[in-house]
Amino acid sequence: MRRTKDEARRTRQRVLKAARAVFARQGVARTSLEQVARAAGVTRGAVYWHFRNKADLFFQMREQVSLPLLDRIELALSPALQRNALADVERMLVTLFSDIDRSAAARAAISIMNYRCEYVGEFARELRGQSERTASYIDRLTRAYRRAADAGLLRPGTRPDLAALESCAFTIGLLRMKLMPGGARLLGGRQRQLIAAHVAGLRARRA
Amino acid sequence: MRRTKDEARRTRQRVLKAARAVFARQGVARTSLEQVARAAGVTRGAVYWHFRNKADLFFQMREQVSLPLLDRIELALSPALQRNALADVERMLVTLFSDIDRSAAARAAISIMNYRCEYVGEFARELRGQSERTASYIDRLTRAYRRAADAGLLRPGTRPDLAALESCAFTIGLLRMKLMPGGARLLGGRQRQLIAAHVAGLRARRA
DNA sequence: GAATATACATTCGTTCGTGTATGTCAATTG
DNA sequence: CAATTGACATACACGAACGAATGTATATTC
Repeated sequence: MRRTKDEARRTRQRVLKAARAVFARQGVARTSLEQVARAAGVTRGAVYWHFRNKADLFFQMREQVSLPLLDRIELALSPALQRNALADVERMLVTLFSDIDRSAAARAAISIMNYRCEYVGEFARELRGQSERTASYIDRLTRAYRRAADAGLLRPGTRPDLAALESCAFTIGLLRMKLMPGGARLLGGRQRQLIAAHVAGLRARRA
Repeated sequence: MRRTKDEARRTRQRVLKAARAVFARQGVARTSLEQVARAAGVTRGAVYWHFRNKADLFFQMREQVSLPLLDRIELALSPALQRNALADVERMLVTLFSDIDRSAAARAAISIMNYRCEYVGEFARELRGQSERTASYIDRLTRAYRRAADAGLLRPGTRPDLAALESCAFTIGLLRMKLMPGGARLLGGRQRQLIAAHVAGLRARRA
């Protein structure tokens, strides 16, 4: 019973969604493609038709949710805005984390990448990708903080490169804390203030 | 050929060390106890004698390296010192990360816990433990920053609870960055300055 | 110095997951 | 409207890996 092109696209999406759910619950390694298939209402044959293997499925699952988020980060830090670099960084962080709060799919994917996945073997290249994206993130932040420094917005003595590294570590660490079991309780609704406090530590104090 | 009590203790250590190495290279899930045994120069029988299963081996492997580090953190943040809370935090972070730089075993274990392990099934309780340790770390930091605030060391308007959350996220994120492939390159020998910059963001500016 | 417990080594049966190969049937295509 | 191909389902072969069971020989214990 051959499906139409659009039906195929939808089954593919169903498999991706099922993979997110099952990976998040059982971990990537402990999940068989049979389980993903069952959760998607298809057989392993269908999964192997759309994806070469588990690693391929994993990559595409991640891209589906991470690409939009990364795009928004890049956009928010693009020099085009040029208004107030520090405020831009703060707004970027606030929207990033509230985007995540609003999207269960994003939370599941980030949780998988933080706690439910071993970056080994064919998954090692994913880690190299993360490394590159981190470097790029640091680069954007560095430029933003340099602009801030040029505009006299940065606290005197603050090195843009170090501030960028700090914000990067802050972002990664906050993500990891947030996705921990009980991580929401640790933050306790102070997410926005926390971000504000982080940026405040970089800001020049008005005389 | 029954071994003496001391020989048994040494084989146990060899298994723990081998587990660290193999877990770090292949990931926990993709490592069979047969591989650990071979790397330790024993058979699976020996491994199963000293440890109930893979999870048990994992927990004890982690404890062996994390307990000393956690002890030093706790000690460095204990109110007993009472000298300069901000300097205490900075010194604690510097020693923590230079301890890690000096210990290949610590790096391997932290790398495993960040990138080579899925916190699922019997490993889920490890994640709950991490959550508790994180909460405790935040608590220590909060107290330290409160003392700093009382001494007028904290930048005015800085809330100790938010500062503690920020330092916690910073620590977790920096650890994760550091253990990434090429993470050392990202930091580029600026580790100490980075920590100093982080604490500087919390410090009151002298008039 | 027998008895027992310790510290392993070896063997075994069973389960599980993967990748591929093959079957099937309907949408397209020319 | 035959031929082909796309989108799966089903079947098969293969190799782990686990846990338990059993074997064994030597330290300890009494």
